This record gives sequence, C-alpha cells and structure tokens, in this order.
Amino acid sequence: MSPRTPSQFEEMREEKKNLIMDVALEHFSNIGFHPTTITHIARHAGISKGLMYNYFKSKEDLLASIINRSIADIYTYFNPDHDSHLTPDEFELFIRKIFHVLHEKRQFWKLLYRIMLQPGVYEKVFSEENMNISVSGVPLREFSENMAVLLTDYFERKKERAGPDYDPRVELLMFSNAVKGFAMTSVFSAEQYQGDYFERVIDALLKRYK
Amino acid sequence: MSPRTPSQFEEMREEKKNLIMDVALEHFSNIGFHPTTITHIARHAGISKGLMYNYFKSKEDLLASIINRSIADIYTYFNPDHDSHLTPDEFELFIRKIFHVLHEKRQFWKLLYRIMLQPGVYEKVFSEENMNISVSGVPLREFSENMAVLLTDYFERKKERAGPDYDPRVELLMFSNAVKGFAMTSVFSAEQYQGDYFERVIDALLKRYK
Amino acid sequence: MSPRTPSQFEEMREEKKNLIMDVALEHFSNIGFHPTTITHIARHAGISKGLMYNYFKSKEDLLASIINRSIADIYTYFNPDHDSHLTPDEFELFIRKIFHVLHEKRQFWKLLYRIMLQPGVYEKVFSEENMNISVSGVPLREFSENMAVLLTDYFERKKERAGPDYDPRVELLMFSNAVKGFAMTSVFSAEQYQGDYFERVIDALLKRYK
Amino acid sequence: MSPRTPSQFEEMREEKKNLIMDVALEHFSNIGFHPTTITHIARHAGISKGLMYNYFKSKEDLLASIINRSIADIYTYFNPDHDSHLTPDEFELFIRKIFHVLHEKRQFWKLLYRIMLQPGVYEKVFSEENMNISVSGVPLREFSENMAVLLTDYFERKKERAGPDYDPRVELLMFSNAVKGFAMTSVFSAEQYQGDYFERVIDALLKRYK
DNA sequence: GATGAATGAGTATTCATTCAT
DNA sequence: CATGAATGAATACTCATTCAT
Repeated sequence: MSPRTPSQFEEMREEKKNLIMDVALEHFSNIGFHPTTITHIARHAGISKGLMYNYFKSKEDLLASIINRSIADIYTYFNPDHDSHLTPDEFELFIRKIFHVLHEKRQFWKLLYRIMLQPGVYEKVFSEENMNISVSGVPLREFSENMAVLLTDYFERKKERAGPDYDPRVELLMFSNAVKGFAMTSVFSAEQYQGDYFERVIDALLKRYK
Repeated sequence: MSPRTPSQFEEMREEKKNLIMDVALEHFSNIGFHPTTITHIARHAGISKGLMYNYFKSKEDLLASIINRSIADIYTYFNPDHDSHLTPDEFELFIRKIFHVLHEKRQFWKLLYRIMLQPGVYEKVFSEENMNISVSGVPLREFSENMAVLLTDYFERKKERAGPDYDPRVELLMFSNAVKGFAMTSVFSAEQYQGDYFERVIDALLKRYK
Repeated sequence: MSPRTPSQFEEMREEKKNLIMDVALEHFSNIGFHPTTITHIARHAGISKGLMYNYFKSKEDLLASIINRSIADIYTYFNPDHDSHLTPDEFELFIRKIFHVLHEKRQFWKLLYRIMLQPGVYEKVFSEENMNISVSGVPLREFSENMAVLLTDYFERKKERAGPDYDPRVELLMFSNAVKGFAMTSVFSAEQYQGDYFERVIDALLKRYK
Repeated sequence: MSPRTPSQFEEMREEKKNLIMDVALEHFSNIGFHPTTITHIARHAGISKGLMYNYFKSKEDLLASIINRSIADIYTYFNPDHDSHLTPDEFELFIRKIFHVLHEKRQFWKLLYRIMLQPGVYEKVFSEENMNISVSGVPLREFSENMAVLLTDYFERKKERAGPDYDPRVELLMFSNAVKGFAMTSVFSAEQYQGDYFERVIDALLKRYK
C-alpha cells in the first residue's frame, strides 16, 4: 500500500497506452480507420471515452502513435545503420527478414496500406509535426531512404558478377515491384497462400536477385 | 418552343450522367470515397445536390456506376473471349495492353485500389445486386477468371520451351506479383517514373516471362 | 379533324382531372398523404409531373379537390335540404344510406379519417380559402351542421313515443358514437367483417334507435 | 469533485429519457409523427439533437418506447390476469377503468389513433422486433386478446339474464363500437364535452350493457 | 398543352471531442 | 484518474415545385 513511485505510474501509463493501441490496431486494420469509432475502441479496451483523450490527443494521434510504434519495432529489427555494403548473404538475410516481418506484423501492414492509399488520413498522420518525431533518434523518413541506398548499392555492385546486358536500375526496379506485389497480396489475401507459399516465393526471389 | 423529344431527353441525361461520373471519379480517386461529399461533387459539376439523385440512387450507386463504366471499357479493350491458347506474341500484346490501360485509366485504378482496400465500401458496391450486373452480356466476375485461366495455361505450355527446373506455378506467381507491384507503384507515384520507365519495365517483363 | 370547341376542351380537362383524382385517392388512402409522392401519382396517372400542376396548384389542393368531390357526391346522395322533420322511416332510410355510402366510398372514408386525424394536413386542406368553396352552392360546413340538426330534432321528437327516463341528448350521443365506432372499424378492417355483418349491425341500430 | 457512481448515471439517464419521451409524446400526438422533427423535440426538451440518439436509436425507436411505456402503465392498471369470469360489478369497474384511462392518458390515445391510421409508421414501430417486447413479462399482443376473451365470455354468460332475442355476438359488437366511437370522439374533441359528459355516457353504457 | 430536368430547403442520423462531477 | 452525458458540426438523402423547351 505504499504510494507508487513516479516511474511505476509511468509504467502503468505505458501499459494502458499499449493496450489501447493494440485494440485500435486490430480494428483500424480490419474495419478501417473511419468506420472504427472511438466509442468502439474504448469499450473494447475496457476504458472510458474520456480516458482515451488522456492518453492520445485525438483519433489521428492514436493512429500516428500506432504507426510510429510499429515502425520503431521494424526499424530496430532491421537495424539499417549499415555504413558498409550488403554482401549477398546479408541480402538474403534482408529478404528473409522482410518476409518474416510481413508475416509477423500482418495487421500493421494491412493498416499501413490502407492509410497510405487514403489521402486525407495520410496527410494528417504524417503532418509536419509527426514527421519530425524521431524513432530511436532517427527521423522516420530516413528509414526508407537508408533501405533504398543499400539496395541501389547492392545491385550496382552485383554488376561485376552479372552478364553483359545487366542493368542495375532495371534490376532494382523489378526487385522492388516483385516485393511490393507480393507484400500486398500476402497481406490482403494470406488465407489462400498456405503451405510452402512463402518459401517458394523467397526461393524464386533469391535465385533471381541474390 | 416545341417540347423536347424523348431522344433529346435521353441525350441530355446521358451527358449529365457522364459529367457527374467524370467529376466524381476525379474526386473519389484523389480525395477518397468517404471524404468526398455529395455537396462537393455537385458543386464541382455545377449542379444541385438533388439532381445527383435523379441520376444515381445513392452515393454508392454512383461509385458502382463509375466502376462498371470503366470495367466495361477495359473489358471491350481486352476482348478476352479467347477460347484458344495464348501465343508468345499474344502474351506480349497482352502485357502491352495492360500497361497501356494502366496508363490510360490511371484515375480509375487509383480509385479501384482504394476501394478494394477499404472494407466497408467494397462490400456495398460489389453487393449481390451489383455483382450480377453483366458488362456486354458477360458477368464481371468472369472477366478476371478468364484472365487467370489464360495465363495459367500460358505458363503451363511454356514448360516445353523452358529449362529443367522451370516451375509454371512459381512463374505465374512471380509474374503476377511483378505486375501487381508495378501497377500499384505506377498508379500512386507515376510522377516520379517518367521518360522510358514504362518501356524498360515492359522489356524486362518480356525478357523474363515471354 | 375539325378544331375542338371550347366545351370539348373543358370536358377533356375534367376527365383528366378526375383520372388524377382517382389515382391520388387510391394512393393517399392506402399509402398515406405524405408518403405518396407527386411523381408516383403522375406516373400512375400516365401524365407528367408538370401537367399535374396545370390541373392542381399544389399537392394540398389536389387533396382538397378529392375531398370536395367526394363530399359533393355524398351530399347529393343524402340530399339533406330537408326543411321538415325526419319520420321514423326516413330515419331508417338515413341509416341505410349511411351504411351504403360507407361501403361504397370506403377508400374515401379511409382517406378522410387519416386526414382528419393528421393536424398539419387538416389545417392546410380546410384553410379559410378552401372552407369557403361551396359544393352545389352549399358551403361544406353546413353539411354536417344540417345533419346534426336533423338528428337532434329526431331524437327530441321521439320523446313522445319513448319511456319516462328517455333522455334525447344521451340518445343522440349514444347513437352517433355507435355509428362512429362502427364506421371506423368497418373502414379499416372491413376484411374481417363479412357475410351478414352489415345487416346485423343495421338491425341492431334500428331496433335500438329508430 | 468525486466522480459519479454508476447508479447516479443510471438515474440521470432515466430522468432524461423520460423528459425526452414526455416532450415527444406531446408533440407527436398534437402535431403528428412525421411533422414533428427531431430538432423540434430537442429544442423543446432543452437538449442537443445528438443526445436524443444517445437514448433512442432512431425517431421510430423513440415512438415505440413512448408507446411501450404507456401500454405498460395501462396494462398494470388493468391487471388483466383474469382467469375466471367477469361479474356484472367487475364489468362496471372495467368500463369505469376504461373511461378513467381514456381521460388520464388522453395524449397517448391521440398518438395511438394517429399511429394506427398511418400505414407507414405503424409497421415500422410494431415490427417483429418490437412486437416481441414483453411488458411485465407478458407480450403486448396478449393484452388485447385477454380483453377480447373476457368480454366475449361476459356477453355469452349474460344470455341467461337476458330476453329471448338476445344475441351475444351482436351485443359484443354494439358494445365495442360504442366504446370505440366514444373513445375517438373524446380523445379528439374533448374540448366540447365537458361537465357531466363522461358520467352520462358511462351511465348509458351500464344501463344498456351491464 | 406537355415534358421531365433542375432546384433547394428540409430531415434524420453520426461521431469526434469536451467537461462537470 | 476516470466516467459517460452532452454537444454540434457535418452528411446523405427526399420531394414538392419551377421552368426552359
């Protein structure tokens, strides 16, 4: 019964925030952002509407927080503070990580796709204010830029190992489109792709682009 | 001073309907379905809100009409009443047509992607009622099924011309993911892909999958 | 092919007006006044919305016209220009006429009940302007007043033939309530009262009040 | 400063609900269901439009709630769990109760008459869903059926006390029409019936049908 | 006369957000 | 901290009526 320390309070707060975000992520990604009401989220999280606004300053802030949290996770997982070049084995690891994260965070990707394609929401979430929020000290925008640089460099360097009409720009293009196409399909219709589907795709990608 | 003939009325109706659909397509695809209000559409089309409902029985009906109109166009363009097999040259033509239609109907694809990913809207538009609407006498659903059959068959038959570890299922998979990925990228960020971008992608696809 | 005379025009006009009123009466009484749209009436009468307003200056005017027409019919049927007293046989005839007209003009009574009980509509229809419209030269309001006077007089005079505790005011009251109750029941649930229902009620009323 | 307890909330809710229902009953019965707007009700109840929907899920639900509340009251008042027969004195009590409730709940009866005669509204309010709502554990439909059975039985048994040409079916018919006629008249034109009007009617009914 | 396209004021309903307790 | 009653701005949709042709 001793009074809680400030850090204990902080911890409880974080826990509650995470609970709300979990519930919201599930509903946002399955039902959509607009159709999911604050009332709905609050009820499913077992709290009151008013308390929601104690943790998040608006519905959009809640969405932005969810996205930021997931991106931070992924960011850490990929650890792209890679100052040197990607070896072929690191490239393979990279692909495997992509597919792993695609599978592991399916709900999040579903949400992200929907948000990205919905202009009104997108702008509000990635407003000036939110864009400057840094994750683990690195601004969000840098994340994808780092990736792009690493891959460009990888395919550029692969030229040496490749045939005469190898074009690194085309190669990067085809690779990213293949990944994007697969990502979307797997996120939105994962039900139909079972068994060794993931493995076969990974193999094909490695055979072609490693 | 003499009253309008029925055919004059019909012509007026058709014109207005198309005007409204054009305006709505632009806004739906750029701003989104929910955020675009009827008031907005009416104002931009230079008509009253009420008139909208003279032509379309609801906002959803308007959306469905737009989609149907475009699909009918595309359907005619592809003319997929193909009972025999696809030759390699026909396959090339097929790819070129895809990219042409992707370019030509960009607004429509943008809309379609958004709708498909937005759970609530999709179901309402492609309700039982709308799904049974036939375009040029052929139910909409058949369209994509025809495509799938043709391609499956094409990659199956290509086995004869291919190497020993050629797997038609994997091939079809990689091909459609590549197309999907490209489609999405080109529809949503066409600004950054200019010059010979389309040509390079087509060449790469043909080289790989023809 | 000779040009129509003015009276021929007038006749055609009357015919059209009656057609519209017939259609409207049917819909107003079965579906209700508010739920029945002008478009609906026009379509069922085989004319255009615009033409409707050529014959009737508003929806309410149409309703008032229907009511006036029916009341005029009934008025003529009853011919209440009765300057002398009602004999018992005339009273019997009167009751029989009531039930006949109730049966014959069921649609109209249905409409009238609904309208009378719907304050908003009632006031508009029986506005100052319409109340002064005379039917066959007699203002509408007089109609029911004439009836009331005749009946009051009848029951008053019956005192001579009746027992000691006969109260003409109570008698009139009970009689009119019985008729009203029966009228409403028969108009709104005529389906369940078949066979000799009408006859039995008439007999009972005559036995009691003649 | 301490937060409200659940029971305090419940009390507030109940109070507001009743306030809204009271205001709505008054307007629905005097002005009509359709012509009474939600805005109107809200303004007269001193609340916002939105709050209405916190308590009632639609305008029709509000109407149904009002009707159910009144019927529950009346049901309790009549307590028709009468398994045995009606004695003449119980019949008299029954009639007196009818007239009492007619007087006491005049607004409600006005509303009910209007609703019953308005086809569109009636069906929505007494939809499958609402009809099955039970009042004090007894389905609404049973209420009137109980009444009908009791009265049929009463007039049937009265045969023994009556003259040779007494027909119980006709008697029941005349009685209910008289009550119906009186009910309607008293509900819609009570202004003109003052003084001993009620008493005189009750006496006449008792003399004739007890 | 006759048509139906066009108008616009009006209506029910939703939902993020605030705030007294 | 926590609650949920209360708000109000916004939105889709309806329909009597007008008017150019």
